[in-house]
Amino acid sequence: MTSKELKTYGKSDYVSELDSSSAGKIVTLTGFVHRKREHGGVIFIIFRDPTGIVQVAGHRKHASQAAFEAMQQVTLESAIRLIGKVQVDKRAPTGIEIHVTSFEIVSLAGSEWPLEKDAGDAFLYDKRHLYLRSPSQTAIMQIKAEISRAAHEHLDGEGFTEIFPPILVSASVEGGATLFPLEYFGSTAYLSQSAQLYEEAAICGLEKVYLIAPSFRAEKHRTRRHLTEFWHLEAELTFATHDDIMGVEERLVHAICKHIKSKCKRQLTLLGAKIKVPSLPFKRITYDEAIEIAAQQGFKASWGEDFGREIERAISQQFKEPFFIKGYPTSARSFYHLPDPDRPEVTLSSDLIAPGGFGELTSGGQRIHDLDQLMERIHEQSLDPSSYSWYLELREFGLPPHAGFGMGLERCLVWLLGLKHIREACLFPRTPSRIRP
RNA sequence: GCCGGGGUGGCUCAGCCCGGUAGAGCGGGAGGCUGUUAACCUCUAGGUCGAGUGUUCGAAUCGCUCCCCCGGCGCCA
Repeated sequence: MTSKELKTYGKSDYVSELDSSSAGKIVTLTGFVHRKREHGGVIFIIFRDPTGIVQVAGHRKHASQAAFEAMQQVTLESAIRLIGKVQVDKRAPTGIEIHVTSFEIVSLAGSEWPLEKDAGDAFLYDKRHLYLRSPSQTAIMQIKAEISRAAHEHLDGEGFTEIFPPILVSASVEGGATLFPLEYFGSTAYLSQSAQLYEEAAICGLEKVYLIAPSFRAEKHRTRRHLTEFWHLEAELTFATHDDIMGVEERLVHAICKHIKSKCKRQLTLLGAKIKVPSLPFKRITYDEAIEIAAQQGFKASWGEDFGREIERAISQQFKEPFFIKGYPTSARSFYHLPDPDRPEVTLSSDLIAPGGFGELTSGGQRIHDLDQLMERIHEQSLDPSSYSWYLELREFGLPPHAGFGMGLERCLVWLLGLKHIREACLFPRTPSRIRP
């Protein structure tokens, strides 16, 4: 039978559903040739679908001639459909084996599948469109989807409303240097680097909002933590303080960890990742205390500046669970952060730091809701008020105290799974040196 | 932008210091094999050594210029 004759693929089974209790069952599988080992009279094919791999055995004397010949002919990564009987066999890699009765090549792959065992990272990402098929990359994408699902379920449960912000914007959140410009009917528009300003507009109607949307940063970073395009989980709520938003953040991170740990066991095992669900509430230390911790590790941080990477890592290494550093100096934060009324040189803001040297996971805080105070900060930072006209107008019409945060979805994945590089967390990563495939 | 590492068959690399005209493993092709575990055995094809330029009888190898890639930092999620 060829695929042209098929009325339906009649798919009924997935690899992950097969175990020793399936012995004797006739299954129909669709997927790909992951490995092939040919021995003359017997051929082993490692079959792969989205849920795992299983060995398929074809014997010249037992399988039909058509099935055996198709197995001889098939190449690595060809798409196949097969019917066979499940058998328990200790010699098979997963302890289970399918003895073929029907083997159909749905789409024959060329003989030179380029991804070999010793392929380097650069090559794998040049071939990302093919590399994505591999079990590890499939598992990462499945977990990424579950992080999104966990976030939706958790935030919906806390009464947040999902919003869908613009990606094409006219001004930046904090400056201009890190925006990607584009031609927009004779004027210049930019790709959004954060939806925060739009969230602040949305909360007066919706009270609690969140989004998962792409953000763009035109910064030539050469590190394993940076992308030029990433998926940004941002939330904002009104009638709320800095303490309220830290509560939202820690409950969310806790919920994500719990969800992934229970829903993604197979993927975590495959990736060799273990998730420790952190206990609530997370520790909160002040910026000043963080400086002291750095000093104990032999690092001198000068007050008023954000921590450098080395110092942040040293501080993070002193913790076993995520923790907040709060009270960052006003001089080190963006113009919209609310200065502490009792101590204006620091802001009511915080970063959530992942432990063990990982570093920043989220950044958030309470925003300035008073117009005069915001204008003052805009002038202090030499920004142009006309760029923020609608954002300022929000403050003229009853904007309550409010707070929010942002988290990079890919960074969350890197932390949870212990990935070596943030590009592993992306379907098609975008970095300064990579825009294709 | 700054600091460091690197560009040699399809892939991963050796050769470069001490110049003599390119090699391995994997992958590909052909053949063999009834229990493999990214199988094994035999045969085989495949490279203007990142680009330009200089020195030299001779450059993958030495000098200069440039390009690209990788890691780190500044900054950030």
